[in-house]
Amino acid sequence: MGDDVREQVSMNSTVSETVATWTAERPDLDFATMETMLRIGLLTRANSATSREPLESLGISLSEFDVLATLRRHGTRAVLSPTQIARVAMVRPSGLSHRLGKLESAGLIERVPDPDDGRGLLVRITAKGRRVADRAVEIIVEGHDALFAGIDPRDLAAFRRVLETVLDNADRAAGPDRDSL
Amino acid sequence: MGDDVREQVSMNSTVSETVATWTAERPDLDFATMETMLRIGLLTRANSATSREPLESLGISLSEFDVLATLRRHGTRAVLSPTQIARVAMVRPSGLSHRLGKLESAGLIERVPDPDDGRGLLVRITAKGRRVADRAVEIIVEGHDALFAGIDPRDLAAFRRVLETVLDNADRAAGPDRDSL
DNA sequence: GCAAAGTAGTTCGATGTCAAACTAAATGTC
DNA sequence: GACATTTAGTTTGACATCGAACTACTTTGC
Repeated sequence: MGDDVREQVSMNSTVSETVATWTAERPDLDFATMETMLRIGLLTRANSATSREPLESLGISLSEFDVLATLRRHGTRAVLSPTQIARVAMVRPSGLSHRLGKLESAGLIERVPDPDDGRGLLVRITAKGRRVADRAVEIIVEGHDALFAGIDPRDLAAFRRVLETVLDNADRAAGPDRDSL
Repeated sequence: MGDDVREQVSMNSTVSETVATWTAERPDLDFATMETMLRIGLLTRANSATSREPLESLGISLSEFDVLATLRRHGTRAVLSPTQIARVAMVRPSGLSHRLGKLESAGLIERVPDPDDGRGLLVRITAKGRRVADRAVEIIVEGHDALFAGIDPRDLAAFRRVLETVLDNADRAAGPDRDSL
């Protein structure tokens, strides 16, 4: 996905304008929540955009970082199966194969056969991959903290409460159903 | 096998586990903000997921709705250029052409030459497109409201304050560099 | 006027994702 | 033990998006 931050300034006011014009045309509906959701979408976009460039200078994309980070987080000697990685990284197995291929040819991971299961593989991060992941996570954390600089702690606590509730609502809506990604 | 396995681990707990493992491996970093950003990403995903299916039963995708909605919001007789639409829908012109093509062959919009500018086009929503957009926006608003059900109004106000500040921060980080208009 | 530069929109090539088909191996049933 | 079913992972095909190249037209500058 392309997350280009160059149009951010206009994007923010675009949300206000979107809600204003909707309200004018459909006064029977309440667009307050839409406005909030649109802004959340912008935030997700902005977040991707702020990390994308520094990560690319490390030679990885954001989605490759997801995979590399999953491995890095599980310790030096950890090996994970592609299936485990796919679940945590919230990507389909078919999408994961591609990412693993790129990370492997970049020398950041290795795929070795699982000695206990002839169909399976074990994915291990290399020393180089570990260095990249360690630098990358610093960049990511830095970017997050920059976004949330200057927030009132009380508001931030409320923000997190709302987020919990909303995600609970989402789980309940999609819960008994399929895995709706 | 009456046990219908729902071993689908909630994505929300995946976030908690991600932060926990990161903290164990990199105690020098603070992952509280990452946790919040990861949850925001989940919310964006969940929001898309809740609207996708009902919209597809109307015959449009979410991104096609963005375009159709932009036209619908601007009134019955409004005509917009692809460039204007692209800016509001936050998509590149190249991506827009494809969406317009699909919407046009579905009979939801029309493209006519701009009488005042030989290079330009004017895009107009059809009566059918208008009906689809009106139904679609109800679905969207419904989905948003379901997600935000049961939120404390005071927390919600704080949530929106945080969102404003964070988007301001993102704009500032993106700098004066923008190509809008 | 007219050439140069800019703008509107599409097409093309590359990338990344998902769903479905496929290969291979493990497990369950008889 | 043999065969059907399930599971692991990859490959393939469809699709959406972007950036860059392209066509057509307009505007600018002289």
